[in-house]
Amino acid sequence: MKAKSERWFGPNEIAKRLGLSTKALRVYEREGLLHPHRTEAGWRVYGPAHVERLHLILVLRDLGLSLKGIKALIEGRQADLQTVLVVQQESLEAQRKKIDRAIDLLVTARNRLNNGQTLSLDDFINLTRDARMDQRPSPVILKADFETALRDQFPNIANEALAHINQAVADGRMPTKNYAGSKLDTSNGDFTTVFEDMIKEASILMAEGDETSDRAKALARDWNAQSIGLKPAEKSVSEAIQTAFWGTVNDPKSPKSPIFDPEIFRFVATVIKGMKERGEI
DNA sequence: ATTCTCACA
DNA sequence: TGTGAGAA
Repeated sequence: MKAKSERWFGPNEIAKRLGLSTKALRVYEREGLLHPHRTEAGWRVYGPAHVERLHLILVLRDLGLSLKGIKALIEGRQADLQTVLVVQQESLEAQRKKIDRAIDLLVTARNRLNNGQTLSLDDFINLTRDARMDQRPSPVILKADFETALRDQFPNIANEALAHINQAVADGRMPTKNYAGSKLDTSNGDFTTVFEDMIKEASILMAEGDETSDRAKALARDWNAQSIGLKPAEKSVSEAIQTAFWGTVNDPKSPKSPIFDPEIFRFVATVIKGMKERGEI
């Protein structure tokens, strides 16, 4: 016995009523979220149960769930639901970080303008750079940029320079520790993280201002070992590597590059100089 | 006015 | 995660 409200709709009508496209309807069906009835001719028909299901799908979709996640929910697969929710939460938190950073940027920019200060393109670049300071660039990308810079600026000796670097890495002549004490794996060529960590450590120590602390000395030793270990025989090759690498690391136009204060060079040089004078290195 | 598939964002 | 085209 069917209720009198038992109404059936074609794809177009149901789509209109729910503010969907028939295309979307079929995507949901393809993904296993919905199984409309078929007429003998093979045309889809949607009944009350389907409308209800559609409402559920829409709500869940507005919550930001993926179709997969919705499916897991509908099928009551709790284990999958867990991971779905975790993934969704992580995604939302990542979005929030991005937005927070953007807002900070805008607030400081507007403050400057309100104080009658101008805001040049350079200022803006500096702002975004500061906002990105704590972002971790991918060593792989950084390495790719470095190689590109090397080939661009020193096409005739790029291959030789890269061979030197690879050899140094293969020989274990690169620093293999970061300053949180954990091991870094440079065997795959991702030695750039070591430099990033050294730069970061240097900036911390520079702020502390103690050029004779144990931490400063440890850093100086690794910094020194790095330059010695990497140093090719040829001066021109050595200079090419230096120029290309630091140019890459310090390129303000590249959003993925960490920026460091050139003062860091001076600080580390001072530490090394002091250690040499005291015969500690 | 519906079906399906394919390429594309 | 959808969309638009084109054929049936």
